[in-house]
Amino acid sequence: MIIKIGELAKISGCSVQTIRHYDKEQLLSAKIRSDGNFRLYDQADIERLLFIKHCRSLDLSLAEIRQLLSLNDSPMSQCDDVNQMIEQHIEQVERRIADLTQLNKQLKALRLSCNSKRTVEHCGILKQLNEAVSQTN
Amino acid sequence: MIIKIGELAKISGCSVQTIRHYDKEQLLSAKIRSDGNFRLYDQADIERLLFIKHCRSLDLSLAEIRQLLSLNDSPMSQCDDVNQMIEQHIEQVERRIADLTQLNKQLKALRLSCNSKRTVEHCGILKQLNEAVSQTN
DNA sequence: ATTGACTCTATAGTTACTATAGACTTTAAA
DNA sequence: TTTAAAGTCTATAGTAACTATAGAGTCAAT
Ligand SMILES: [Zn+2]
Ligand SMILES: [Zn+2]
Ligand SMILES: [Zn+2]
Ligand SMILES: [Zn+2]
Repeated sequence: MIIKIGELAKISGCSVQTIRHYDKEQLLSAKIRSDGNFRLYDQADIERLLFIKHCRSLDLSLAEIRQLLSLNDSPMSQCDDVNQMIEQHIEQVERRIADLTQLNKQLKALRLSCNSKRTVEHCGILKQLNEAVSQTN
Repeated sequence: MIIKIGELAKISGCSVQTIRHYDKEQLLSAKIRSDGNFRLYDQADIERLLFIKHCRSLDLSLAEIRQLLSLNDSPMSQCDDVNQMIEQHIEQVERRIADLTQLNKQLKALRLSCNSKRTVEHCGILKQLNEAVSQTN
């Protein structure tokens, strides 16, 4: 079964442009083209794209996915590289969660300092933002 | 007290390029220039930049900050706009935290499926990633 | 043969910077 | 006063992972 890019897009849920982008980025290259230069894909390509999509849903970067794909393609390499990447990625995600949680606290405190019916002249939010400035300064 | 961009950078902790960038983006324009066209700043500019920096630390976008600054400059406008912006921002942050928390769970499960001393041929991580694909398909 | 849907490449835009290059200005020492 | 170092200027390109065009060519059905 051989399909063109539009159908691959439908099957995979990726956009046509995204698939072309992965081609340019060497993640999923169409090995064959039609006479008129249309990209042609087979079952293996579908699976590879779904693999990529799943990895993206885990927020892995294209560079990381490229590495996973190449490890996947050479079965005798060791697990360590895969492991290390996933671990670093986990750390990064956890750091980001911690940052955002902190941020969320500050934003909520800020939100509480305003009760909507004033002019901004007396707005607690802007007052707080301005005060933070004069403290730093 | 009038200073040039390099000193403003030192005082504020922003880079020189960042300050130039804020100039281009109309967040902090140097109202006067030296004879040789160097940007010149005063105390009010320092405070404005610190305000911007504080807002950025809350992850507000430059567009949002531009809006805050303009509200700040017209004291008779109402608080509602400020409030709504902050609330939307909070929602967005909370959504992102929820996403990342979910992600973190998946990544940890993935990590547990490998014990490092195998070749990737038998790697649980890659196996799982590949299985996820054939399920979707 | 013609039409409409599809695909092609190349290019620009998104966000908030960062990093150059090449030219000009300022400041301080010689 | 000349000169050299340090600072600054604009303009441009790069970052990540797409998204959205434009303009041209291809394919499938009538
Ligand atoms: Zn990562
Ligand atoms: Zn208010
Ligand atoms: Zn926001
Ligand atoms: Zn493994």
